[in-house]
Amino acid sequence: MIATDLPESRTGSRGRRRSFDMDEAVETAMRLFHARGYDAVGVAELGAELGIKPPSFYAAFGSKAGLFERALRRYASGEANIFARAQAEGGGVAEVIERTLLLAAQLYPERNGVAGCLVLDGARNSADPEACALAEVMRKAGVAAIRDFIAGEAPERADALADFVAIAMKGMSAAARDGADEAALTVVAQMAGRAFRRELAEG
Amino acid sequence: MIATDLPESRTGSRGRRRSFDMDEAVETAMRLFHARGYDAVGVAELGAELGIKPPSFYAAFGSKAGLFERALRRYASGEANIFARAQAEGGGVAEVIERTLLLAAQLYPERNGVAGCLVLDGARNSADPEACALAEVMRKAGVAAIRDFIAGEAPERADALADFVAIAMKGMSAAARDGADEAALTVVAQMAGRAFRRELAEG
DNA sequence: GCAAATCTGTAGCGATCACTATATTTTCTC
DNA sequence: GAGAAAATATAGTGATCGCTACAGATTTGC
Repeated sequence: MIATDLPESRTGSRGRRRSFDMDEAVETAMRLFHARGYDAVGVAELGAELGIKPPSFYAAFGSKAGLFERALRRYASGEANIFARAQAEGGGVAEVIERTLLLAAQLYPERNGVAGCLVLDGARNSADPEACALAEVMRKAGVAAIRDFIAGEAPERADALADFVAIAMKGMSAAARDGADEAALTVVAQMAGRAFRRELAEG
Repeated sequence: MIATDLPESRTGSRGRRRSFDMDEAVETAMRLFHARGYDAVGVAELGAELGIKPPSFYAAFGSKAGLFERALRRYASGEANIFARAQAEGGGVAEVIERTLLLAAQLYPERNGVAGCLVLDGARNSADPEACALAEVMRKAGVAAIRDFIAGEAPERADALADFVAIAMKGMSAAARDGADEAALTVVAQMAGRAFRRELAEG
């Protein structure tokens, strides 16, 4: 989705140097999109926060959706990828899923105006089909990773169990964006984790 | 929030008759807001769907947010108030909550472009503080009703249990808006219902 | 009939939306 | 230094946003 002739694929070394740090810019945009959602953050505001004018913005990112895609990728490759973090600590399916949900309960509550999950809620209700599609791809990739992992122990029911985990995370993300604190989310994470463990064992 | 000098408080009978049906207009607006969210539906589109021009729109509803409030009220007073419907059938707390969640699993999946809960997700990520506040009031009222009902059997843990129910419903609404079907939502509703019942009994 | 009251259509308000045409500045290769 | 390449600033594009001034149409009370 990122055009191949954008800055990161720079071949020649000639030309004026960029006056701002693209990583910092993506980080800032990620925070803004996360806090208020894709549509509610305008290019004018992004430019002001980044300290750049529109032509620099479009030369660097191609479009608002292009910057959103970079923000999504940055988000998913960092600490927000709670399933990867839970999986890295090892253990069986139930243990990893319980750990994932508890990590969500820690990560999702509001901090500095940011709450919930950017991938799950960043493009929610957006009028821009491109932003919605970008978020959907990331969502589906995340659920697919969880499903494949669950399939190692319960191949027949992996789809339904992964759907359950996804819905629990969507609920926690939405609740966090509505103001839920870590205590409330932890209760849900524990209850959902136990429900998952029982469903996995009993099926 | 509805100004007292709006049409429903008409005292005199003089003046030109309204050329459209306000109930139908609110119903149409409700459907549009529900399908795409508050910000994604513009006044121009509402006017076109309703077959009225801006001055008629503002004379009747005061503002876009005024129409949204009417849509929310209409929504909450109809079949979408699944907790009231579940409660009306009687039974204990666990039974009513389980029924509520199953009703959500039936109601939330996409039908004619509409999915999830208007109150929970209609103003999600909206840039309009008024729309957000209106939805928040309705959300809190719904959770309060559930909490008060649960308090009849578990006064100490009513808050946490009601939070759990709210988060489950938010997850189901968000998932439905992402395309989840009744089967997926029913699995979650059953698991969440069982988790709720156990938590209620064991606490 | 006439005035008050109410709604409707025409037309357009200022603000913001994402985005861009153009020219200038900077930096490299040669 | 010449020329190519890339990023910049100035300024503004058309479209859409929610909303409104104004005059005409319609219906009532008197």
